[in-house]
Amino acid sequence: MTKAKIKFDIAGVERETGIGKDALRVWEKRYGFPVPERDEREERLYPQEQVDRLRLIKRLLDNGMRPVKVVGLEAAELNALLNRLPEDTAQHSGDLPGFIELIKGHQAAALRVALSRALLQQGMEEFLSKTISPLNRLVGESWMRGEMRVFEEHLYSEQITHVLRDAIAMLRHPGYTPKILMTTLPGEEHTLGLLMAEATLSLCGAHCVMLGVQTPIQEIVPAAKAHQVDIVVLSFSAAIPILQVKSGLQLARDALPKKVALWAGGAGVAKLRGPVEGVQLMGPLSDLTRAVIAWREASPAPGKSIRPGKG
Amino acid sequence: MTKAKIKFDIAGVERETGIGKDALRVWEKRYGFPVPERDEREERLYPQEQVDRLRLIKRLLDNGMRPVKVVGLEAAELNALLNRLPEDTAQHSGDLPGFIELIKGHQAAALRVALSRALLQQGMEEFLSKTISPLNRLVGESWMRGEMRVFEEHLYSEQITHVLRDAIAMLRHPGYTPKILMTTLPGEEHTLGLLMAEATLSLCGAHCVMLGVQTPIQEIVPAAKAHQVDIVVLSFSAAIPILQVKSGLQLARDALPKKVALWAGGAGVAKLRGPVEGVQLMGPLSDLTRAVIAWREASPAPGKSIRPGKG
DNA sequence: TTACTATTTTTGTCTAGGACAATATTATGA
DNA sequence: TCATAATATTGTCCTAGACAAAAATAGTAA
Repeated sequence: MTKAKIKFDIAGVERETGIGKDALRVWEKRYGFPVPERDEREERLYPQEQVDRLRLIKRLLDNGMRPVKVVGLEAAELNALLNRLPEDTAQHSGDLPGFIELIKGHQAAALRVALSRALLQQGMEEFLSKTISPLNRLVGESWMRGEMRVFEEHLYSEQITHVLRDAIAMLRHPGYTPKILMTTLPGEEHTLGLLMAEATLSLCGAHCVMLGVQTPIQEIVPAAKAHQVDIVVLSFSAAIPILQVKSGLQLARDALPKKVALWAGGAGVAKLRGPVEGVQLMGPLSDLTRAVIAWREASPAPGKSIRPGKG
Repeated sequence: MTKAKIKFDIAGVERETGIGKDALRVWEKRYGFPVPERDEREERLYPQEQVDRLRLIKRLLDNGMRPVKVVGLEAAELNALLNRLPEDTAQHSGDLPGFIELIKGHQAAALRVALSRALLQQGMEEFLSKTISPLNRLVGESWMRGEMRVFEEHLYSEQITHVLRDAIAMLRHPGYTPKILMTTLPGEEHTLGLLMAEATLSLCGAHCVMLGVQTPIQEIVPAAKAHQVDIVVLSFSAAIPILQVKSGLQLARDALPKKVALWAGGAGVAKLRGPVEGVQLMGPLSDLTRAVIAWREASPAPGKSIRPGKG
């Protein structure tokens, strides 16, 4: 019925796709795409179809493809690439297709119940590594192949968030060590990775202080001080430019006192080449567990510091 | 100890403050602030102190002040303005200072318990209108006066989120009417307003499908279709430019079929002057309750539509 | 072949200065 | 006092060029 053709201005496209204005303009010149229409003021006006294609391109780029290979391509050529994506080789529990079906059937409540059941059946650690992680990948890949829509992904994220939050709430207990501040830097708005990290850390008895996403760097310092945390954990998704990850970590490291450890994890960190000085980079979630154990061993005692001659 | 002077590039400042690059450059020329240092490549390098001041200015602007009156001002002059902010005249339950104290004492767990208790004492409706809403305002004002830090606000948001989510989970039941899709548009990342709306709507027996924040406009349409919702609710915070609210609503309205109602709420909507065609604008949360009642009255029957001659 | 280094290409973001419509403010008249 | 017209403010858009960081490629040695 109402099928007005939606057009986006360049700021709208930036918001919808996550691709910066500068990049959009320079792509237009370099690759000949996207070439938007212009309004009477000669300003760019992107039709729906170009925005859709851009969203697709963004995902491919986040997955390691290079612009020169994908930005110029037609939709047909893109599809050829999409099926040549890295196969899912990780081990996982057998019921993933069942979850996918629930997602695509838009059964929010049923999905949540199924996830909770899986959690209780497998236990948190296995649930995260053999259900959630592979499921995340599967959902992402489905999206790429055009088999799943963004809103379905959103609904799925919501349900996982619920299940994890509930579980974490049961694990939470003040006084555990180490005490860990959890957040993301401005620009990183993905909660899921952070939440999975919190679940893992809470499970091995750490005391997590969750600040949510996008805490300004300058706020992390007083937060760490106020909560007297031993460690600050930052999460980075694949959608964030590597350069931003690097500079963000360096800034945070410089701002924080030396005695507070800085750990970084998530898909965005995996893309980093070299190490970052003073920052512990985490790969899979199991790295966190190991790091906590290592921290406990290195840590002198249950107390805060070594008081010579005491007792 | 580690007190390296942190410097931000212009993109970093945009992320940290929410002020666009273009605005930063043009302010520099027009108001003489912020005038950042330059690196060897002549690129802007903003010192910590300027970023702090910018964050302050951003809040003032979100509260209705105009750039010409605040951007040029010194920190001392700013403080004079800050205390002249609109007084909190709304009625509220008496225990707000208690909550504030918990927030500033960084007692996350205790705060959550106190909030839960208030919820059960007052009931959801009163809890939202007489505790949460005024508390939000109070927290915002405290921040303005420099009495509260961003990370404290973050921690507070996390706790409210928990309490509300838990409560909503208890209210959720499939099959209720109307069925409502809840989300925000890209660019709006504040969850709290959306969550408060969901709580209100769930309370009056609506069936809410929560998609989380930042759903692309083009995804809202298939989502509404897949979930067969009667209404789409969008939430806008005060931090979003009015122009963005307007164009976003118009785009969404054009994209959605006519039979799906579009409701918009939040502080960002309150700043709108005129109406937006085909969109129902909500002021306080109580508007939502009234709107649901009105919808039920206008709605022909528990069924989906009028089928003439059926039965 | 593999492994390391040097060169070239790719790519996003920065710079400057100008333009303009949408909004807010002030002036003017009924 | 209220509505309308004139003026000022303000964010975002435009073009076009420059450059460093990252990736790809070529070159060289083991």
